[in-house]
Amino acid sequence: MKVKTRERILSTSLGLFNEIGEPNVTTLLISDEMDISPGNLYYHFRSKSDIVGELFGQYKADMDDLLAIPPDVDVGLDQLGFFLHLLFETLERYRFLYHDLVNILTRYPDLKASFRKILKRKEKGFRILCDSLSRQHHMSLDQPSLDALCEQLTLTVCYWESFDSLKELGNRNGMDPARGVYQVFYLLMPHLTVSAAGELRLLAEDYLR
Amino acid sequence: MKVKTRERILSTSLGLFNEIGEPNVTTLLISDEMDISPGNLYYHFRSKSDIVGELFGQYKADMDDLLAIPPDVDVGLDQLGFFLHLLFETLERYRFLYHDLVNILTRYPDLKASFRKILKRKEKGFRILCDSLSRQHHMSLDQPSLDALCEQLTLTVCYWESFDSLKELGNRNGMDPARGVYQVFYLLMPHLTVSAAGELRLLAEDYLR
DNA sequence: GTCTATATAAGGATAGAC
DNA sequence: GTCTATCCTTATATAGAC
Repeated sequence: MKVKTRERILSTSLGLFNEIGEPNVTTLLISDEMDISPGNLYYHFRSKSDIVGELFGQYKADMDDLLAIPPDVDVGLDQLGFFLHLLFETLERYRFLYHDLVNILTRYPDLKASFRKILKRKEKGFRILCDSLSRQHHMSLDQPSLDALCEQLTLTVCYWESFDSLKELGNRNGMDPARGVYQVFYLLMPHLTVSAAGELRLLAEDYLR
Repeated sequence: MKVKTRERILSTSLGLFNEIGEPNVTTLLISDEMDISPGNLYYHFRSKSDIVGELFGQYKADMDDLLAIPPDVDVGLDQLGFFLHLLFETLERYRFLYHDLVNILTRYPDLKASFRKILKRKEKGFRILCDSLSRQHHMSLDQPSLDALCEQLTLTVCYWESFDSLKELGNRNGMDPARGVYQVFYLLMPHLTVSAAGELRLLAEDYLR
């Protein structure tokens, strides 16, 4: 029962970070939200940056897990949708990171290298998936187009949530990743063969109910 | 000679905001950089938020200017490239806004509505340009694909600079918008007719020297 | 218009009692 | 493990002399 305070600090912090932005969350606000004293918070974490660091570690672990794609997989389009769904879900769970990225990376400079590595890993993942689609003759692309597409996919998954929440008014909590998956589907579609494109279009429409 | 201090404050602030992020720039740093006293700064601006507000006003004016596209234009692909170049240049000039967007919009909530309006305006602009390409039979798209494409174009121009600067190490000052234009070209390419796509590909390669 | 000096407030973090 | 009280630092902003 006692051991759980540390975990509660982490989840409360994550919630507040996502809700109102990490820079706007003070240690006092966190402890207040949990009905503990600020001193107690500092018993469990030496500093606010330790909290951010640990949450980032979770993000990194989740991403590494998700992006461990064997180079020789053969993914179907439906499985691709499932993967994208999980990816968007994870990114949304740690969306505070992307909401104020420059500020966060300057105040916690240790994270920068790691952040960039994860970015490369995402792009690599998309490359593997596109290769798989090519092998199955669902897709055919010359090198520069493939490079541009993978870069585009990476940019889109990273910033989709920020973009979408900027467009829509409020209503930010519990947003589902469907719109993001839909968007990525339409990014892939023009590069697919006719039959694969048709299948993906159906999946996309299904996806938005 | 005397009247210029106000302008110097604005341009110095803009430079610092872009360089190290608006939240990390204190009024003291601005005045220090200019070799004037903090008191002097506060003679010209009642608060830091007034500086941010005025810079945002400039951004808005520049954008409104750029996005005043007559609905019946017939743009060539080369003109499209020129337009994108200007667009990226303007977005880069005020990149600090997108670097810490949530933080800025919570601390200056007045900007939110305006920001969203500009976003809609960008998307509207892309819609007009795509319509123009369609009229010239360079492009042919069903409605959902067009919607997704315009949304994608909007997202890309807004976040390209953030994404690109995250990927590359340092070297942020005076980055040219060519890579962004190139990326948008490749976003359009698969939707064009064969001849238009060929033309755009040549333009794209030209663009990166 | 510009300066110096200072008020005020907020946030991160520590000390020591319980 | 948790609390209360407090210190330290930094940032915005103002007052008043020049």
